[in-house]
Amino acid sequence: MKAGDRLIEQKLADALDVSRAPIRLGLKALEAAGFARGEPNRGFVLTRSPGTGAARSAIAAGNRAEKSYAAVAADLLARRLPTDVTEAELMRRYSLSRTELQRLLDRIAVEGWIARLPGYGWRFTETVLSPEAQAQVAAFRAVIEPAAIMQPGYQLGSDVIDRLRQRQERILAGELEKMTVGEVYQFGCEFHEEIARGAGNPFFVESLRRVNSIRRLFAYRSFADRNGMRRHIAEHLRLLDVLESGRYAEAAALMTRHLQRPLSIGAA
Amino acid sequence: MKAGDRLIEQKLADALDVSRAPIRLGLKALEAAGFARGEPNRGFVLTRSPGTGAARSAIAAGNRAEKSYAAVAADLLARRLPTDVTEAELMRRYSLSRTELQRLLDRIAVEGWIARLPGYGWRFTETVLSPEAQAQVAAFRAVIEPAAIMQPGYQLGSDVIDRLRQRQERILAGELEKMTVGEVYQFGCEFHEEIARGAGNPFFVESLRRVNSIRRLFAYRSFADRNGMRRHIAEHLRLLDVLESGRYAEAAALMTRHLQRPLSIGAA
DNA sequence: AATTGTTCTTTTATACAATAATATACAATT
DNA sequence: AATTGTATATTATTGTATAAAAGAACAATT
Repeated sequence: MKAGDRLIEQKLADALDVSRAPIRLGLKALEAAGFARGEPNRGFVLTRSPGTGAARSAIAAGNRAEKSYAAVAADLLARRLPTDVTEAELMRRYSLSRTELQRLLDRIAVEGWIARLPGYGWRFTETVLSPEAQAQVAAFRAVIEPAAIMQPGYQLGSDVIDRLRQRQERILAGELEKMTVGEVYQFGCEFHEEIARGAGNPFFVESLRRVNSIRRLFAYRSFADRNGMRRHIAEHLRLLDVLESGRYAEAAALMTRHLQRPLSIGAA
Repeated sequence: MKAGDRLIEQKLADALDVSRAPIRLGLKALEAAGFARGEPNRGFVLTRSPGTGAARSAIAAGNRAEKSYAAVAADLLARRLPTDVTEAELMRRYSLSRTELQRLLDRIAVEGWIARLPGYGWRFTETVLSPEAQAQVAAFRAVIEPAAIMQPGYQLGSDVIDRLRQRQERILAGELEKMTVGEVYQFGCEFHEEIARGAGNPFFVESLRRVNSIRRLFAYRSFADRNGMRRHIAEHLRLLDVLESGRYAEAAALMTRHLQRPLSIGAA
């Protein structure tokens, strides 16, 4: 979206899977923060283009849930948390209400690195803590991603290819310098998940998402290797070319090689 | 375990990841139900061999959580539930307390067939409802399972092989007739998960478990093909032989073929 | 030394009222 | 016709008191 676009309540509500009520509050908040302007009976209009640093940091701030998630991840990886924890402990430690904590635990449970014990408490999976975790994720991806491309009926719409290509090129053109490690990581995941989606089999995409959310844990304490990044993106673009021409076997081989030369994200 | 075995509280507690308190209650319940006998200061002793029909059905009964899980699964597959549901609706419909419902939803969310909406309510994944779901699970397994066997360093302990072989042979020898569809399904899943575990990479096992819990949904409305079952188990035994001799490439090929000839479980 | 019995503490569940957040329906405006 | 404004209903969260379940420590028994 860009400055000047109208912000239509129902459209936003549908896109975000909520009703108009919270959208309305959001629009008012945007106006208060200076990102939109509203007139009576005529709705709101975006005043600043999003994606600017200011907009991003305004959004990133004040996100309690994301903060406590990051805190738990950091504490776990730094071995400041025992493998078994009770909800009461966590509520005290991170100053969360029961509901907030439940949502946090639910999220982590879905991502697969914590599970409920039969009695009181939860246990973090060894998976994440083991030093081999990163290599195991890599091995898993090396199986899943090329296999997805080799599925009979694999197809990636030209609109998807165009969108992916544009984004990669934009990043290469200069946005890279402005991006945070988290954003770089995020775009990388989305790229690969989108490729996997072409198999038309949600189980490939979901298993990939799952390991990606584990990888993100490590990314929380990582740096970005901006040079390797350029080579990485160049490989993405090449992959898109080959996929576009329908040479799937070649694309799968390319993907295999691509995954063997990992970025230094998550290297701590 | 068999009749006459002592039931040692701490051992049971450790095995089940709870403290002695609930174990103690369980033992008293077993005694009340006639499965164990206890003497003061000397603990409890098993009186009947488990695995008998009576023991099994006694356990299966009265499991509220399992029942509501099955009810939701059935209602969903029969299209008696809308894709979007609120917690309040579900609490009323299945007569569950908030906590009971939360546990149920958490479980389903981890299995991957429901997800929280950003506002009020939850949405069932299309994944499960689509008619292609079963074929997609099969395609996914056909990738994951042979790939697991082909992982460098794949190894299946001889103790594991022996245990798996014994169980398969016992089933073939006669237990098959006594087993419920659910049990047949369960043993099948455990066999395959155990094979995948040999790769030493938990992501293979977990992704397999995930799709297996989706398959189980369909199993709730399925019949068992006892004849196909014999062929199926024979293939399992053959696979174990090849794995034992370390011919992993051959084993992977065997697994691929095995997965191409599915049992009629889940055929509705 | 291992195990059971007992007591005490902590944690979680339940119930219920109050409040906040979200959804829904429909009138008003463009 | 599409969109916004507004009122109302429904849903979920919070807070608090109480009960139940589970965990932990230690004495008693085998």
